[in-house]
Amino acid sequence: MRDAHHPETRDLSLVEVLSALGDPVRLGLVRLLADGRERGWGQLRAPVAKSTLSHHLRVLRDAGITRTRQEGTRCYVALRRADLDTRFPGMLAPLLESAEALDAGAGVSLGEPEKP
Amino acid sequence: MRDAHHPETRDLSLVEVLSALGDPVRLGLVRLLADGRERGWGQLRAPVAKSTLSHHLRVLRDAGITRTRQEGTRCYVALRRADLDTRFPGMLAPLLESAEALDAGAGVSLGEPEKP
DNA sequence: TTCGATGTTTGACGAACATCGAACAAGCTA
DNA sequence: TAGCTTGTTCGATGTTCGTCAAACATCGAA
Repeated sequence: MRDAHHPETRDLSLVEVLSALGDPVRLGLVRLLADGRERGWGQLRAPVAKSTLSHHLRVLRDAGITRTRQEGTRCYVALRRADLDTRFPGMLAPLLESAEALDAGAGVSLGEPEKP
Repeated sequence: MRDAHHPETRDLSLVEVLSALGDPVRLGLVRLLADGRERGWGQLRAPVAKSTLSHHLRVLRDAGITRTRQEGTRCYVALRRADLDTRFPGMLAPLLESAEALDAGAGVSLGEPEKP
């Protein structure tokens, strides 16, 4: 995360976004963020190794789907909902609703809020 | 196409659909079909070899995005819009609108309607 | 029946991807 | 300072993907 590259809203690519969402782990992560709240990485429970989770979060960030913020050694991630709605009007909400309704991206869940 | 397998509406997977759409050629093909009209394969112009186009159309069919019909030696393909709307309510329309607005999947276009 | 048109399948290839463990870097904290 | 926590990066590995050419299958027409 030293060079956390976040693409501009106007540069978001539809193909790239869809491709990034076309993975069960990543779609599950996005589902967790659908409520708009920022989450610490420590809360994210996924059935993959730490390095793999890091990779998926990077793919989401590179596609412009999430925004990552570092605070000390902790990292926090949030959905770029406004930017996505600007670039792809009306697309995100029904997509997230379907993901929720169909329980897509199972295996990803929310753990304990991390202690200081 | 001898065993043209079309998944049931209730079996459509969101991850699989998004993954299938996360390719420029396939998204371009879906764009061409967005008007709901059935198209003959001979009309589909894509910057890939014939076999590659066949492969992409198969991926779309397997994901349940399109329906393929054979008539003699000709094949026709159409978007399963009603089925997709049933399974993923409200998702398709804004997605196709964004694809159109951003000219996603460029390189795919419509050629001459084939002669008998 | 032979020919041509239309798709499909197969085999092959490199590129990209998902995954892991291990090593590394950065920043708190004791 | 030393140590702990947190996340990144680095190989390495096996898989999937996109692509093509070539061979094959199928159907209609001459």
